Amino acid sequence: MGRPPCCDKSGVKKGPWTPEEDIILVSYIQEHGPGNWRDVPTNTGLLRCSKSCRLRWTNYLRPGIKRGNFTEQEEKMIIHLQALLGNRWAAIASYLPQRTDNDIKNYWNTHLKKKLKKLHGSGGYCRHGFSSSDQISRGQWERKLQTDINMAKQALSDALSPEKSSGSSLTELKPFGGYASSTENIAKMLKGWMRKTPLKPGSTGADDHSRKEEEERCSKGMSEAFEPLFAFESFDSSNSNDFSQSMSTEASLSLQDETKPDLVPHAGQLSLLEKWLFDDAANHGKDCQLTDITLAENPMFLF
DNA sequence: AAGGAAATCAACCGCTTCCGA
DNA sequence: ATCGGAAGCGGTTGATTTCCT
Repeated sequence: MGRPPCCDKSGVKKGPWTPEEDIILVSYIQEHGPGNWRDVPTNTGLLRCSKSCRLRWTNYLRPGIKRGNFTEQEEKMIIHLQALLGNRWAAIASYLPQRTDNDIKNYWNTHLKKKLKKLHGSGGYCRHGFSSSDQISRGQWERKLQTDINMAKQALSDALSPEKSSGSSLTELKPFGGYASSTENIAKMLKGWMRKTPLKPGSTGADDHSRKEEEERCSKGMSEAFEPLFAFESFDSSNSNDFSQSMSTEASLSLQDETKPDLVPHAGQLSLLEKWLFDDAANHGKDCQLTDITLAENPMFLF
């Protein structure tokens, strides 16, 4: 006996969202905030299942999302994080707050996979960035990963304690992930819709120009806010620690999207991960293929 | 210009995880 | 401790667009 569907299939609309549906969804979220997805279809009258609403919001309508044209730095970051975390797209996306997990996943599957293949020839890359010979140690690696994540979570909650966070730059950086500050963006978006001419079917409906402007604004803001984050030039083996450092706690905290759960490693956790990876490499010497992967299989280190 | 192939990406599906009762 | 429902996630699909012949 299978699990019942998340929603009643009959009377539920599927396929591309119309601009009108987008407006309804955005208006509702503007008023109530994201969450309680199961109530969204009932309260809005949208003939969509809750999942579809959530997906539409997180992958497309959520403010601060940058679309198309991944920068070289983003590309490198994705490759690096994919090597570290595997296909944990949500985790990877948490380090690239302007990008959705879906976007990153698509970009990986359509662009980066091919790029890596080209660079490596037929062999080399395999799922999760582990060569087949690493499979034995992977369980061990994951256990350690979990421990590190827990440690970093503890560190994060410490860092988030009121006395420590008050007056920090966190509040200044929050807008990119925070919902509350997103209302302005939504308002602008809606404004765009008001004066829009009908778009091609399946488009989100936001006025292209105003959205572009908005994206550029967001992008500019993001690049300014996260300049330290993207300050690294390359991820060769000698400066991967710089990467960890560049993901300062503050920056990493700001990267946390409020709409995303705190399930994934943060920068601090990444630091721990990387530290462990390199420590482990040092401890095991030739036995640790992780370093080999990082240095030889991960083409980013060849950039 | 037309038709087919390839690429892209939004959206769906189904499994897993989380959380409250 | 367990159960059930909701949310989250990754894999996959399919419609659309772009490129090539």
